[in-house]
Amino acid sequence: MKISDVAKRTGLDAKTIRYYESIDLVDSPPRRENGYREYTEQGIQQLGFLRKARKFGFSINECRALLALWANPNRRSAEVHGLVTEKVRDIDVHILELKSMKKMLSDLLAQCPGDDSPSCAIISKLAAE
Amino acid sequence: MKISDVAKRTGLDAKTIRYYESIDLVDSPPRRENGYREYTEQGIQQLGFLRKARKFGFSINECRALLALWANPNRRSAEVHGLVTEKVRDIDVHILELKSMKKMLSDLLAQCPGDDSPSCAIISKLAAE
DNA sequence: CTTGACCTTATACTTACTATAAGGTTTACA
DNA sequence: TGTAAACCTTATAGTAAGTATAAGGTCAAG
Repeated sequence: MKISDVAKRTGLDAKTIRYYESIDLVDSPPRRENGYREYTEQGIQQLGFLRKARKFGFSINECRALLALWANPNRRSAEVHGLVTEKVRDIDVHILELKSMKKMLSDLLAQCPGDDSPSCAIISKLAAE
Repeated sequence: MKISDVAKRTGLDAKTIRYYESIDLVDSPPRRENGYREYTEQGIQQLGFLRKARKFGFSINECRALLALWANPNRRSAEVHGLVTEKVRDIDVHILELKSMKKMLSDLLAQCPGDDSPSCAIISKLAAE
């Protein structure tokens, strides 16, 4: 299977697939005589796994760990559990930060007339000592 | 005032201040005879403004626009209002994405034993077709 | 037989810094 | 007076996770 077909099937961009190969996140697939990459089911599965893991918010390095755990039949599910628990905590922190930013901005919005006048609580707040 | 003092006063790192100057986000301050940057109140105010705008989540380019609006006595507060409204929308989208990720991960966590066994709903989900 | 859609590589760009190297200056202290 | 720490300077490279571009080779259709 050629790279563009793999791209279609996995939902990844062909460039992204080459990029993952370049950083050794996935194995290099064999090549045809003309140099084109020829993917096996194995490689396609890996890329599909990556697609999903990335969508779940895991970083490339976390994906590396997850791929290794996936490949290891002696893995302890506790390890996966730990990794994911930490990721959920990260997400929580991130959400709280965003909520705080949103609240501050919304409060300021309510005080800014939003008309043709130059006076604006937002600018004032940013300029405040 | 020297750069490290400005850093202390604004809460920005000295390197960040030099970086902001290198991308023309702020005016280059005058120099002493020895080549050291000598900041005026003007420059310090700008940097303080940037610090706050960045903490509110504005990108460097949005900060550029905000700085211009701040400097413009004929600004229309509607412009600031629009910029901030859009930012709040961005934040909302981001929060929703994170919440969705969190929910999916939490659901999977509940199904993963988290013990010494290799079977794990998380890995299975990622590997699923 | 040529046009367009693929494929290849290498390189640069993106965001917003952060780190490093290699050197010059100033300040504190013995 | 010497020297060592703590500044300051610049230029360059690295980070995350791709995306874009250039320059070229290959393949299928009309």
